Amino acid sequence: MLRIKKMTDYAVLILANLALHQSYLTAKEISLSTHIALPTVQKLLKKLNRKGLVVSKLGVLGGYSLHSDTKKISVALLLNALEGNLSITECASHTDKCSVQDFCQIGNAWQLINQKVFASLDDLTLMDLIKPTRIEHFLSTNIPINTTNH
Amino acid sequence: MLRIKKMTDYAVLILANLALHQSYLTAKEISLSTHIALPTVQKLLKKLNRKGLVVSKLGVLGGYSLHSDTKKISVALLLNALEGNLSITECASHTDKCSVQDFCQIGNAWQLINQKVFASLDDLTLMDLIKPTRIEHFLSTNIPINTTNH
DNA sequence: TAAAAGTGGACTAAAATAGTCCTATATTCT
DNA sequence: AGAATATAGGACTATTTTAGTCCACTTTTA
Repeated sequence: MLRIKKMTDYAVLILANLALHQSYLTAKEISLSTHIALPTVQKLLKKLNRKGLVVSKLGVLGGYSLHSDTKKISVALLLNALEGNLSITECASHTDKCSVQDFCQIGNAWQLINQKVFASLDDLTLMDLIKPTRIEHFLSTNIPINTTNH
Repeated sequence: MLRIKKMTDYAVLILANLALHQSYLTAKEISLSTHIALPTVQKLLKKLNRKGLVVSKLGVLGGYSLHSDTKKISVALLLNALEGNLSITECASHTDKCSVQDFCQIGNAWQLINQKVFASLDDLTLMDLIKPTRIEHFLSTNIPINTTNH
């Protein structure tokens, strides 16, 4: 379906939540404000921490906050970190190997499509996601907001 | 994973096979030349027929051939026909309803990303997929090959 | 009327995804 | 010291989606 995982969607909501606060937030607080079940929030925050997208503080008064670089990360890299291997087909991936590859009449077409999709996702940052009106303007005018990712 | 279904990948291979022949091909013939298992080929051809992408002829000497319009269809519409609802998240879809939508801080961001991805897939036709070198040229120069889809 | 094709749809198996839970460790406060 | 409150790691199960097969039926041709 060309659809990202529900968990990735949730993770972005969690990141958005953190981005809108300076202080550390606990998993419980994030669960309450996002309405995502607590165990799921906990699981995702652990993953986000391992990926270096958030920083954590243990113990009482602990919690999570956004890593300073995370606001500037491109959506392409973000999705790649959360979902791994962002390729539209097996054969467009460098790691996988397609079973009918040797008889394929499509050749590298998927890989090229993949590049197009990736490029369009590489134009946006996490913060762009949180400010939808700016993206809207971007899309209607085709003038990139951020030039830092190229 | 932002990945299309294996079945969709197969379906495109089948369409490519048909596109490279004028005459009717049977499911068995297509199975042999694509190395996709016969029952799977049969299933996919039935679907392609229902979607109007191929035409079928019953009985002995029957088979399938490409519908005349299919070569010109955009990859976006093709994927949409094969996978249904081509939206990157639930909330970017018109038909689905997200469970945390009312508390969402991302707003229409996914929908706008969806438009970008869709637009990039709408620039290519089925025939472009079968001629990868032309797409390669397209991508490196950013000059669209086909202007008929806009 | 037999053979070879497609048609429709049920059915099962496999894989991916979602979601929960348990145990351990770190930090703070009293 | 010890209770309370966090995160950390990871096992585990359930659910959903996807892949793949099969069977009974219809159409067409020789």
